[in-house]
Amino acid sequence: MLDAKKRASKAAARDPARTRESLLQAAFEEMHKSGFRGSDLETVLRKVGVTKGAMYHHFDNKEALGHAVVDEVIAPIMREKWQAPLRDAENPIDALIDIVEGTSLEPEHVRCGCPLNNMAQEMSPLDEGFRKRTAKLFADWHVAVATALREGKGRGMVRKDVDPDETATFLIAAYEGYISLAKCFQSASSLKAGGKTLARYLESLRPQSEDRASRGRRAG
Amino acid sequence: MLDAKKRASKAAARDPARTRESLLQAAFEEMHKSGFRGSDLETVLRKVGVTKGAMYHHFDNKEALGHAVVDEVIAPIMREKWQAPLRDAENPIDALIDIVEGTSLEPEHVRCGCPLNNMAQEMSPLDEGFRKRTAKLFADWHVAVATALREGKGRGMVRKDVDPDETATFLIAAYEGYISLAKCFQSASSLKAGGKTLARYLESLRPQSEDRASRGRRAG
DNA sequence: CCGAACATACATACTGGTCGGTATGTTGGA
DNA sequence: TCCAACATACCGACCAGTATGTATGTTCGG
Repeated sequence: MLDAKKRASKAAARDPARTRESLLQAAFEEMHKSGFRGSDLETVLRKVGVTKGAMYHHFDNKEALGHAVVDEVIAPIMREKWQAPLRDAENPIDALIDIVEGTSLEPEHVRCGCPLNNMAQEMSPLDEGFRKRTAKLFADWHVAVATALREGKGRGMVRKDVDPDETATFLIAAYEGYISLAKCFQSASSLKAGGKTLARYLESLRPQSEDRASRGRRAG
Repeated sequence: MLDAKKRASKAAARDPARTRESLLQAAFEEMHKSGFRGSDLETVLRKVGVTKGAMYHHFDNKEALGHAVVDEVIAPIMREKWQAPLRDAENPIDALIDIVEGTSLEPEHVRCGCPLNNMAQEMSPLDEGFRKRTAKLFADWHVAVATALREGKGRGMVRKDVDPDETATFLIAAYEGYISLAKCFQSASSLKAGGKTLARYLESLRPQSEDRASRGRRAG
């Protein structure tokens, strides 16, 4: 009875959790396209179909909404794309190649770039709240990659001379750099080429890769 | 007589070229710190010591000022830091290492990041004028690095199996990525570490690097 | 050589749109 | 019946852009 009433009455009768989630998602998309300062709250509200009363009920102000977007939208995206596959994978190099080459090449995504890096670059110098949050996400990302490489070394799937921390930072930096360049050039093909370059770099981290390729074998 | 009069009369009596240059420089600094949209024109004017009449005499609007900043301030910075040393150098790897490790570690610079990348990331999705200009600067940068590597190969200073275009893009992407991370972390030391990683990568592009390091020498 | 006429190079004061934020009213549900 | 969960209407600051005034060089006829 109650369920039926809820379903039948209107589209969504008083579902605050859902309202909040819709606001976050719409705000994320707006901020991803136009940046934090460039995003218009009324555009967000129109997309969701609520008014300012709703949004200022759930969030103190625009800044708080932005912080929540980082914490509750961008962070899960990163965890889903990087942390989860790396945790489940036995071979980190295979997983990393899959992730890197699995990066979306859709024009919209290429045009907009990486939401985490966008937010970090725009807001880090201006708002300490944004800076700390985005820095935390970068740090978590780094830990995930470095840990996977370290454990992969233990399983003999990564060269012994690889420094997990340094390599993780290198990978993240290059990956973000490629996305940034592709965003500016509006070029999916250049992003794809960058992914392939990174994949080759990752291949070079496997044990005995160069021996197998050119000459015999030798222990180092 | 004329010169003396000009010098003696006031601080700066009607020097439009100088006024324009001052506006560009101040606008660059503002935009470097606060981004294009975050920068306040009146702050720029206060810094220069002129009023809106002056600025709207030299520039049609804020957008035109921004475009001029890219063309006449950022472009020369890039040329001075990358193109010029690479053109003069005999060994591109030496030059590239010098450039990368010569990147400023001053807190202000670390905080603000790369002016070219900042502008590109903020404005590329929003303004085609900015996008084309910044893309051109990235392209010129790429050409400079790739050309230097190609010619270095001809002189036997770069490994034969190095792809100049791919390597140039890789270097630029990783370099910008490190600067972006350092900006978010507000960490000069991490930027320095990134520079060292890149320097080691560049060392690996020299012919017979691994032979020289571990054992004797051998032609290959 | 001179000064009227004109263009350049600014200064001052104001406008207007945008947009974040608020004050207040209304409705639904436990 | 009380409070959360919204809607509506409005405010006000910020800031790019404009309208207009003014002073400084420059040109050119006499």
